[in-house]
Amino acid sequence: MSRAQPTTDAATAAREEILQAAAELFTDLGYALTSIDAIAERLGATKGRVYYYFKSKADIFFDIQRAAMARLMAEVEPIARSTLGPADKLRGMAEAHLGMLLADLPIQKVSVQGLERYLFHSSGYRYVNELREINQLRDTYEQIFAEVIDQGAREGVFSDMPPRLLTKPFFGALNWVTVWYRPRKLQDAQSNRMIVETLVSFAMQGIQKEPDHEPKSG
Amino acid sequence: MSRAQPTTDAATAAREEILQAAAELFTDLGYALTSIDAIAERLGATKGRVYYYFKSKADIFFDIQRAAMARLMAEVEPIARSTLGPADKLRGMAEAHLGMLLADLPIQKVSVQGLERYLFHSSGYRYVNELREINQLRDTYEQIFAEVIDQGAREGVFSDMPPRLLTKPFFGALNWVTVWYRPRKLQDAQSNRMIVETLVSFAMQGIQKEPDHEPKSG
DNA sequence: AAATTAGCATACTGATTGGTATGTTGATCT
DNA sequence: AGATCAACATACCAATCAGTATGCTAATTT
Repeated sequence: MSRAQPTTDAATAAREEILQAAAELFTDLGYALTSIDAIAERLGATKGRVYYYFKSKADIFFDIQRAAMARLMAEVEPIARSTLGPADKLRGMAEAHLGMLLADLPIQKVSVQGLERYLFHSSGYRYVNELREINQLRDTYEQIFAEVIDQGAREGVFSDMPPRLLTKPFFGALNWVTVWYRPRKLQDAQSNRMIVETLVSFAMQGIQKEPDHEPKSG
Repeated sequence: MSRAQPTTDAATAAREEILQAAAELFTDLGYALTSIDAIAERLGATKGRVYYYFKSKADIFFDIQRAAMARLMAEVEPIARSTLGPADKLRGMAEAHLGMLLADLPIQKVSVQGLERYLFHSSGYRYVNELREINQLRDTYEQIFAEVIDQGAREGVFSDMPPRLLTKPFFGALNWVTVWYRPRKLQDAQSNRMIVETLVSFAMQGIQKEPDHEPKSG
């Protein structure tokens, strides 16, 4: 089998450990400034280990994206499939989404911000397929939210602006957490609950139908 | 005067041109992957020109940040000083803020996303002062919004969550535009108005006081 | 117990790039 | 009209780093 993707549990765990370390460095330094040597050093190892499990730096990057999207999807899709009404369903999805961002911050941070352009423009068209794959995943994920928003709009509880446009500030209010949030040593559980509560409430309010300013009559 | 910052109009224009080109490349490639040669090439020049006006790549980066914050502040502060009520004032500030993001996209994009960490962690403590300066500017700017939100909360029209926390999804809904927006060749004026309208309305609704779910009585 | 191989470490290379040192030239001053 | 200098261009260097080639060792297989 030469040296394709290893499939044993041990190999999967080893890959996961590398992805985690790489994600932390990517979020601190950015993709370009993160050297393979630095990733290896964080694991107490050397380049040899990294290149044994991944064939290139870009390969690591794209695997982080796939992992991030897969985890989000696994949490959110079941809620989207449920029989809840649009408002409760969307709230549940938002809580799951934001909860995953905070629980898996380094990897989600790499994924959620638009870092792909680095590779896209810099290395010409070498990674076109991978970029399209990731964009496809993200698009599908966003579409799940857009459909719930659309249904809510048709039922008259959500704003009737184009659903695809409404997903932008909706995700913005939530995803922006990856820009400003810094994990503290203590007091995380409670303050995280408050963050989730505040951001999700904000996003849900934002998407609500605008009340008439002057209700002239019934 | 050796070679400190030039102060003539021509020199200011030359610096501005470099900042613009650098900002466009930074947003496409990221800081690390943008070479000084590439910046110069975009201007039809060579390194010599760039290093005549800026002493280092980091110097360019920080000047972009200063310019971005100065322009936002110039648009928003007059509105904050006006005598409008909290709701109208905040809406005006949001429109001015978002309008400036779209009008000055490359430079604002570099500023608004959290790209500072690249330099901070990578180059040790060499740019601590500049980073503190930029963080200070951003903090002051955010504080202007927080005060309006606080006033609105005291008057009972805005949510009574901590104002500093509320600014996060508020800016998130607006600033996220720098992540997803791609300028088109045509049809910009009208679609931009719709974007501003949708995002600002979303943000304003999000910050509103939650209506009681079951209004028991009058 | 000999052979093989998985799981790394070590050594090396070519390409890129930030920064500097040194030209070059047209304009301005004297 | 010579001197000066602003505004660049050119040439060069030292450091960094992705990727490769090879070496080593403990486990597993035979």
